[in-house]
Amino acid sequence: MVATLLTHNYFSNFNAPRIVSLNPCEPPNPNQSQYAVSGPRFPKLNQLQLTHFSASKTLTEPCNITLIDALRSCIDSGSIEDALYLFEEMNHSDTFTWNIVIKGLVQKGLFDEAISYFHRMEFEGVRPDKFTYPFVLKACAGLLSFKEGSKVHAKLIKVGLDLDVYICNSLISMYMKVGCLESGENVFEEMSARDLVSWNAMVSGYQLVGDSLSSLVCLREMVSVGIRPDSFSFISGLGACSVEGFGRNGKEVHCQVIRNGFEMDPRVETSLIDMYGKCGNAIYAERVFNMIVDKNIVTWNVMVAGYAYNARFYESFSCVKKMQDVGKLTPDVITMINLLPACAQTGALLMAKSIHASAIRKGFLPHIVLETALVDFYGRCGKLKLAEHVFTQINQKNLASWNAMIAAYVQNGWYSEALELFLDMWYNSVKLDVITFASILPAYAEITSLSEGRQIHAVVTKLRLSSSNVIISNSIIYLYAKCGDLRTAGRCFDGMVCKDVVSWNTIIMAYAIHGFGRVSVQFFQEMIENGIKPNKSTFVSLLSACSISGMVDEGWEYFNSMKRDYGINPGIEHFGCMLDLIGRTGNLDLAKHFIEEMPLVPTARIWGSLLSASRKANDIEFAEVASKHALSLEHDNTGCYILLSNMYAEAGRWADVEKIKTLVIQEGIAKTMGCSTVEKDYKVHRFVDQDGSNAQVNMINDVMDIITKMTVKDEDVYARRITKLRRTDLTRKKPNVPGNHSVRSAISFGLISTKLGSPVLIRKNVRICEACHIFAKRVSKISKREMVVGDSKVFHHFEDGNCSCGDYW
DNA sequence: CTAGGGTTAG
Repeated sequence: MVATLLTHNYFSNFNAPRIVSLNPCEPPNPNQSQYAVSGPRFPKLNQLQLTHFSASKTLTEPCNITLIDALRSCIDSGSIEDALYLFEEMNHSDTFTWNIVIKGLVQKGLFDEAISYFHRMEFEGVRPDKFTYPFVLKACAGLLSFKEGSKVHAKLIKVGLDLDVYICNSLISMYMKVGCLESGENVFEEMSARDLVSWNAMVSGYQLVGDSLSSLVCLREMVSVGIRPDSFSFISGLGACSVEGFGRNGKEVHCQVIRNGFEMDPRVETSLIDMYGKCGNAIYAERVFNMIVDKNIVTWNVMVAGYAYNARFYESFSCVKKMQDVGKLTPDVITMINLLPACAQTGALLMAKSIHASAIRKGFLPHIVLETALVDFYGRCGKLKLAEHVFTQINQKNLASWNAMIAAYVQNGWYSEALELFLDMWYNSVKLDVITFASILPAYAEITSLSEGRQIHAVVTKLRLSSSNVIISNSIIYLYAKCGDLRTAGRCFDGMVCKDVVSWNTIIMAYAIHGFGRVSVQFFQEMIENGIKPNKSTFVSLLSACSISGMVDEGWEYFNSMKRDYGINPGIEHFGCMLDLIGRTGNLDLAKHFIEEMPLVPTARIWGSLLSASRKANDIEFAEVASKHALSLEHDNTGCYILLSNMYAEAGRWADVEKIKTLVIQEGIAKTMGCSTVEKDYKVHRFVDQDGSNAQVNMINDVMDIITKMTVKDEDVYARRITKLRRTDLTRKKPNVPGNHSVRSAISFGLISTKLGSPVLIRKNVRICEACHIFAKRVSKISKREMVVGDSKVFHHFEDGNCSCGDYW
């Protein structure tokens, strides 16, 4: 009778559109379309279910049992909506029914909903039992919610279920997954009896949080207390070894695997391949891989990743081919994700595009990880528009996808786009992590705004990122150096507890670009004394320091020591530094000889270096040779044209100046407008040559007049220079009138707008000219203030009439 | 009748 009633009820709704709210505490919400049942979705009975129903009529079984079977069938077949619908229709006063539903929700990854049902269960007076809690804890772990998890823990203590082994194991696992090691350890410590699963939960927990060492110690300890590890233990243990530097441990675990007879377990085998791949041991990975008879898609994917990780990109590609031909398997999303880094490294744009296309055809998209991998790939290949395209199409962007897009912008020099995106995240309260900051900080260094640099430093400090992360600290040092604040850069360096080779390279370069080569050299020596091994970049910094500060002999000595003492072959960057160094001496023949003797193909930068040297030595013939080479490699090299043109102008060769002008127009190159900037009250004040747009222009002009009168003394170089240029001005109009140079307006503005005694910081987008340099020196003397002018290459520290560059730049 | 630990991805 009851059975008939229930069946009747149930079929009466057969065709009615029905909406089931997944959140039992709230009324059904018709807009919640994702899981709503919008039509006669239920019943969708399979044969098994039908048998149950017909059986219930004939056999006089209690009906709820049958319904529960139906409920379980729904969950097993993955249709949670149907299960929830059925659940609402049936009598759910017993714990068991609730357990089934909560289990189903957790299996589907609907953790919030699982917890809601748990609350509702309690609200309706149904007592959760020892079976309920493991599901609920799994949901808490899935949400990564320590808060929710510890609330459940508290309740467990209250109802006295906190001693059950299953529940304790669930608790350990939950705490480890939400990242609270201590709580997990406490539960483990206080257990009266630990079983295999308890130990496994610890081994996997430590592995999950990245504490490989503890994970392995745990694995060893469980053996020593007489618990035989199983495949679960080994999979976690191998996971712990899947990091660089743990290869030896990995091999030990491999031995243990064999001794315990798990080497034929497919998942253990997969973990072994993965471990060897990530430890940089592609040969062992391959060996394990080849022994496996029945390879599944995961096995193949892991091998594809292993090849890519070990820079064996083409084997990575052929592995995918074999997987299709030999393995008779179709690449899946993960295959694609694994393949994309190999495409980026080999510049295989076409292959990546066909992966992208295939993903679309197969309906793999949207897929957040694949999309992020695509953004990363397009970014690495300089296809910013494509990266943006993929990025904007991601509807549920997460931290990794934002980070990938920011990195793509920064790698390609699209700094303002990167900053805009970063601030977008910031203002939209998207959670940021270390990677976000590591990606964005170089952009802050490039926009060279000291006030903004300070702000981002404050943020980083507040989030305690700079104290814990070397990459971040190094970026901060570089940022301050690039923003002109060498003192703070030095302070940040001194404050670092764990300096790595990059930290030292950065501080050496920082002092180098500020013209304090002596200090750079001291840092280098200190670095060696501290037992830090220099690398290629160290020598770029060091040789730059020698060249910028004119330390010719030291430069040669360090250059020669690279190979001899440190086993580093000089690369093209090092030859470039040396060429700058030779250029300083004015020995152009030696410079040219040096290029010819170089074991590497000269780049545009190399010829550009010779060109600058020719300019300094005032040798037009050399300059012509150098620019010819430079322009053949980089026909849009603006600086090259300008330098040459200036040299012709100074020599009065106006026909040649015109020729270059025509060339420049032909190439469609815009001349960079010389402009200087000074920051004041978080605002950037720009000064362009012959500019009258600044609000305080009159005051600036007054200051400039006063200073000029004070600085210009008869027979000094400055005056001579002016007369020389005036003379050429008479012949042909030349925009390079020093009196209107933006640096001078900027200096005047800087003097009146900044705190007395503090350094005046000015930035210039092109190199400072000689007249301005002399002007700045004089001002520093009469005003008794330090002035820092950062031009496009170095920083000039003017103090008491002298410049840190030693008048050579 | 239900429970705990596990392989590939940015």
